[in-house]
Amino acid sequence: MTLLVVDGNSIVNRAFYGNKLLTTKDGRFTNAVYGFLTMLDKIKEESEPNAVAIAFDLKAPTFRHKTYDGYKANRKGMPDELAQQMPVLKDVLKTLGYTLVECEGFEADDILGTLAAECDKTGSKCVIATGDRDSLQLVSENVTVRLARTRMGKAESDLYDVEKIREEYGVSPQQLIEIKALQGDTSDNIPGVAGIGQKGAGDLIRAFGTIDYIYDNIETIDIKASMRNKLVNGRDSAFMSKMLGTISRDAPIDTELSHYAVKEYDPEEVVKKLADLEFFSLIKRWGLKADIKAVDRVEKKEAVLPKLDTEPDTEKILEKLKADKKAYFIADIYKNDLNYLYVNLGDTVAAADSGSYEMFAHLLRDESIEKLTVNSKAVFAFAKAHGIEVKNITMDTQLAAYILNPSASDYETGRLLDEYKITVKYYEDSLLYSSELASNTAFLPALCDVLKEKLAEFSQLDLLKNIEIPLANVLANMESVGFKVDKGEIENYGQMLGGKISALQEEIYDCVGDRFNINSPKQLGAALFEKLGLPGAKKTKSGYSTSADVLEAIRDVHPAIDMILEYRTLSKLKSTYCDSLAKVADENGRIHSIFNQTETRTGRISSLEPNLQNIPVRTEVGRELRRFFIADEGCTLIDADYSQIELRVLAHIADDKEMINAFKNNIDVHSVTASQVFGLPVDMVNSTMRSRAKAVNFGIVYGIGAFSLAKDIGVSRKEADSYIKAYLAHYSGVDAYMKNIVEKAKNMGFVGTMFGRRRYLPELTASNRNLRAFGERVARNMPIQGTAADIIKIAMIRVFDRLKAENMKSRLILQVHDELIVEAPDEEAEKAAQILKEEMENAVELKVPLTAESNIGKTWYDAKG
DNA sequence: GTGATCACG
DNA sequence: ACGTACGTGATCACC
Repeated sequence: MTLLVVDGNSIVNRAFYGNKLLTTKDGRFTNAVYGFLTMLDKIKEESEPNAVAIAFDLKAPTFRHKTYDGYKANRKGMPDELAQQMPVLKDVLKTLGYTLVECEGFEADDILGTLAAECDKTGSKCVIATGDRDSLQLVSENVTVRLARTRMGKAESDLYDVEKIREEYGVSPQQLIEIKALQGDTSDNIPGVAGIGQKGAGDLIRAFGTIDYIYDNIETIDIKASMRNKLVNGRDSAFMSKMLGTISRDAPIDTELSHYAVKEYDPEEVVKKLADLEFFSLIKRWGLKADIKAVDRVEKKEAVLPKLDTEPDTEKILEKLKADKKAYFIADIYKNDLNYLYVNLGDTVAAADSGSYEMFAHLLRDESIEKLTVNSKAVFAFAKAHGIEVKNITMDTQLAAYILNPSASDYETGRLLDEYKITVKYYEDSLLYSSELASNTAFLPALCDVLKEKLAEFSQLDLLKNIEIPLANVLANMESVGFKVDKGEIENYGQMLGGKISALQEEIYDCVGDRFNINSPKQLGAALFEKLGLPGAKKTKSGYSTSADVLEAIRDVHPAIDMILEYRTLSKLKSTYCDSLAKVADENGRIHSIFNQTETRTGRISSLEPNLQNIPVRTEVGRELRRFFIADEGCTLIDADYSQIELRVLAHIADDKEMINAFKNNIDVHSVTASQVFGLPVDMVNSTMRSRAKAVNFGIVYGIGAFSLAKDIGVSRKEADSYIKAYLAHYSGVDAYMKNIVEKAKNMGFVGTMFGRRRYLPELTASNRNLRAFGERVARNMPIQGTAADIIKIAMIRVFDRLKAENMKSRLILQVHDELIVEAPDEEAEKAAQILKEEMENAVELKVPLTAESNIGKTWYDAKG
């Protein structure tokens, strides 16, 4: 028998503060309920109980034997956003068949204690799920505690048994009470002994076992006089604290464990409740089928689902679309072949098979027909492969939904239908909808309407029509053209690295005196910090940190360190770059990365399979790889990058006169910053000062803290702090911007770019300080990074259009955030370089000039300048 | 599947 | 007293 006892109040608090504030569309808060259910799921999975008891405090706790005046007097009341979720949570839990335990005059803690004691008595296993370390004192042979955490919205828990507590605290579970008696606990208003903190209390109990022993032998035990003094003065308080800190085990509740078996629930009832709370992901995860009625019940508008026509007349379809001047469609395209085309014709959805290619081509070309679909990049790619020029795509649901909220987990049509509450009234023969694409097509007009409405409401339609959709076309072309590589040379380089790596590996083994997997942080950590006993050990969650900065700090201590660092560098290069790049090149030696347009929360694009946006450049051995990224025969590469685009954007947005002035006069901005920060004329600035100032400039863009800046440039925290102060004193516009933007974000709930791209920041209302601080840094950074991303997107579209307008064969092949690469026939190279520079510099007009530098070469290495 | 590490802007 | 800069993706080890 295993009983799971859940500390309801503690878990619901973790759930509430650990998850961003979710609301239903009509404004009810649900994050605590959602978090509680997912956490409960997780813990049940880990502990496989036969019975579950969920304990809650009753509303107005009376303090029974705990009569100390201040006890819990300063516990914060529950915020209203959480309080209103409590009855909902309890209701859902009951519906799911759980037994709730509440007891007048006793807190949840005491219920845990009582049930744990019962398990001890009967030899049953007991798992306590809580977020509160207080309960660790209940751990025994039979009783374990799962301490719940939430990391980035995900439920996690750590298992505490007797050994784990011994390991972490060096005492038995019961002795945790003794420690608390001395240390106190401000959150519970347990006073402890004045002047004794965590360390002192731990040391005393580890040495002497109990406070009884300590006070019985207070004159003879070996402690400092000052400590003895504190103990003597705090004697009454210590014993009082021990009593307060002891969880009682005699609450008058049902202790027949079998009564807590989870009852079977009514799936229909559960679906109804979950749908009402809009927990569609849970319905799915628990394998419950959302019946139409349940969804209808929360729905405000209903669309009518058209019937499916599987043998449509393609000519009639085209006629109808021309008459409507509008086409809602979803194309099922695989490897440039059209499998199926689903078109919404109002009263029917036509499912046209691969034979409908001509009709599709005609539709795409027809400028008079407005096209609305779910993934325009795929449509553009298909069109390009078949030499079709697509005109007039006005809606892409993925891009639209990304613009509305770039933080969503995905932009699948199914999820969007949930999010935007599109449901339909089913016809009798709706069972014909065997294909998800067909039914998505049926919903498409309703979905497009809602998205367009929302975009209009937030003035984001331009972003969709003038930036994201045209960009999808550019990206489709870049993906299809690809980047040529010299596969043979990459493989050679990889083999050369392989040789060096093997040699280094042997040297490291000799040097350390042990053979182990150097790639395993666990084994490496053990070898360095245990076997060799090297200093500077830092811990991560799962052992020693062996990261580069930890190793660099001790490179002089042991000769193996430098070899390990080099080994790391080389094996990274070989495995991540040489081996994988050689694999993904096509028969023409070209690499086709995928550009994800809906991934980042700032508006940047990302590159995957392979990622061509992180090809090495900072070290020479890595940069060499770029020699194998080459132009096709008779062609040249042109690489153009913006000079300090983020700082220029900052100067513009913050309207900082000093910074604008520096850029207008084309002064080296890092040197200017150095001269201000160090209070010297610009020509007295040396290279160290400049590089430190450069780090400050970066830091400012990222939302800066003195600690991190200090770590980054290797000066004291105090010194770093003075740099920042001097910086903000001089760049007063930036100072004002940084303050204002956070204020504005808190008021509006989001930040945005110059072009209306938004990022919502629920983190700003978090009670967790770190999370809030993170939100504030993001508020400072996103408008800068995001505006820069918007600008280069505009530049890409302009470059693409211009190359086409000038009938050139040159092709844009890659973007790396502030850098564009074009492959041009040799004879076009100079003109293409000119176009790149021009279009990039004129993409937008800011209060400062935008400058782009371009270089030409046969390889990326050479073109990078 | 997740965490640690490291590649890029 | 605590934790510590923004945005990504790929690989490896390990559960």
